[in-house]
Amino acid sequence: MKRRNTPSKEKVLSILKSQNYAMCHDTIAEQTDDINRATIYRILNQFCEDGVAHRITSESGKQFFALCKSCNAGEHHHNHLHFQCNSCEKVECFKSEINISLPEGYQIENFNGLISGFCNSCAPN
Amino acid sequence: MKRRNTPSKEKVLSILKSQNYAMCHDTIAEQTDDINRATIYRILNQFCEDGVAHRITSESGKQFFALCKSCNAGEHHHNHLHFQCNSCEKVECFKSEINISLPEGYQIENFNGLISGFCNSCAPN
DNA sequence: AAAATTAATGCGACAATGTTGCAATAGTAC
DNA sequence: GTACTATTGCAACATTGTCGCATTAATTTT
Repeated sequence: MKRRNTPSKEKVLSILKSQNYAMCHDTIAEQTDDINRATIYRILNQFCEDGVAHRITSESGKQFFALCKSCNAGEHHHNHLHFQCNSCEKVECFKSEINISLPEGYQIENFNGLISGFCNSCAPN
Repeated sequence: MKRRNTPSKEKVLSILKSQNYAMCHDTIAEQTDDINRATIYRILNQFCEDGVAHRITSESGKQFFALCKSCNAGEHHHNHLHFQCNSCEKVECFKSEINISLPEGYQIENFNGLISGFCNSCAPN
């Protein structure tokens, strides 16, 4: 199935590009001119399939999406940590990658690492 | 608010104890004799508050619960990784703790690290 | 042991998030 | 321009978890 370029996809992509944070559906929707909910989700899922973005599941179970910055086509580096602030709820990517070693016989497909707490803007004192 | 001991709590606790895996609501419910859904969730949330169990959010956003084995009262060690098998969907705790270093001004409250892939029983070949 | 207090439960309704089927629309290749 | 089919919008649905409220029952007090 060959991808087609559409205004909706371009819009969602530009929104993802415009921020340095991982974004959830609502945040993206707010910045669009009424793109249907299902469509936004479908676009985001496509971006993940195509290696354009990656998905982070927050502690509450909500999905966030961020562009793959250090990924080349076919080669993905998703073993970095993410941080979600319990106050402003922003999700950001941390650069440092972590080393994952698995027991014998295990195969890794993906890693979702999320630290939650308070970001430097929201931390008390 | 002082906790009371009830048959439901004992049952849920014994179920958690009986398995070496983190469990989700459904799996627990299957093993009980009709404890209400809301009740099970409330019990599990209490266990987390009280430091008896910890919560793992799976990639799909579903919550899993496991007993805190290496936690003393008041002192919790939750910066270990979890693994969920994409085939059998079991969630297990890995022992090794990971080292988390945060940027200046950030405060950590919790860590949810989940590797997904195939466990040694389900890995192809 | 009975009464009083209030935590825990069951029920139903609800909220939030994400997905799917289907008909209509619109990219893309020719 | 036509044909092909990916994409969209809509509505309905699925799943997961929470909440209010009346009832039940664990624990404390008398």
